[in-house]
Amino acid sequence: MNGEVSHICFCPLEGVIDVISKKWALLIVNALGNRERLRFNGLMEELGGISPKTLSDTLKELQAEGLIKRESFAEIPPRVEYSLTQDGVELRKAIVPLLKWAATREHGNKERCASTYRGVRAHRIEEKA
Amino acid sequence: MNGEVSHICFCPLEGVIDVISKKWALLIVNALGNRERLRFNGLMEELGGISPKTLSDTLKELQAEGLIKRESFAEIPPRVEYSLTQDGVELRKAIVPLLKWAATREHGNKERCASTYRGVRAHRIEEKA
DNA sequence: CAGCATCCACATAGATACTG
DNA sequence: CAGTATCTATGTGGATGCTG
Repeated sequence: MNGEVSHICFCPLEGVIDVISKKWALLIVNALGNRERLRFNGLMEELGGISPKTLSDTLKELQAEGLIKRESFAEIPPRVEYSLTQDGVELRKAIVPLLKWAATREHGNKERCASTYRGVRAHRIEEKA
Repeated sequence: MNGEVSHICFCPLEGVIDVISKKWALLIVNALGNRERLRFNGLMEELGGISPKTLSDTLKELQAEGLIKRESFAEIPPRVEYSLTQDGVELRKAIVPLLKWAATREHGNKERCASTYRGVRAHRIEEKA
């Protein structure tokens, strides 16, 4: 490993982009990472402003990607809980550097951030050292 | 740092998502990271399949974000060279974990990857150990 | 060579209303 | 409660042709 050059194919990024480019996907992954398990309306609150359709769509895709797990309980009223799969947990870890990078360069974003997203919990990542 | 929980605001992700969600942005950042400096048509080849409009648009945004640098030389024929800024270099580093994560879970992607993107250099990241 | 202008196609996301 | 059904608005990317 001395000065060697390793090649990592960017191809998987195709799939990654499909996931992360969805505006809410990373937020959902993070929210589930922070709270362990959440229900549909719980996610709605946590995310602040997502429409049920968008949430529903995104959840299905994340599920199809194997990043989150859906557990439905046959109760009345119905209960469905979402949580991260191991893969999802790994993804959440993998985006931390990206977050940190982003955090170091907040130019004008700061204002918009504070005004629009203050208090939206899904925007915080909780990292256990 | 023993079991402490640090909070990182996801807000900057807003800006990040705007950048990385663009299908080609990360590929461009990576291509420039691999090759140091590239010209417009050089990028076209390196990226394999991008349209000049899309490349032009994306370059402008990356430039506006301060991730790449544009140098134009008053020659005939005209020459313009693009390279990463320090911030761009940092971004490239920050996405490596994401790449590695993606690389460990290539399910069906593998086929499509090989058939569609084999030989597209921008899909490889070159990492100096 | 390095783009810009224009038009078009598709995907994503929101609002709203309704259902098992 | 946990979604689905529509409809719409916007944005992102591609094709093609033209210009400094």
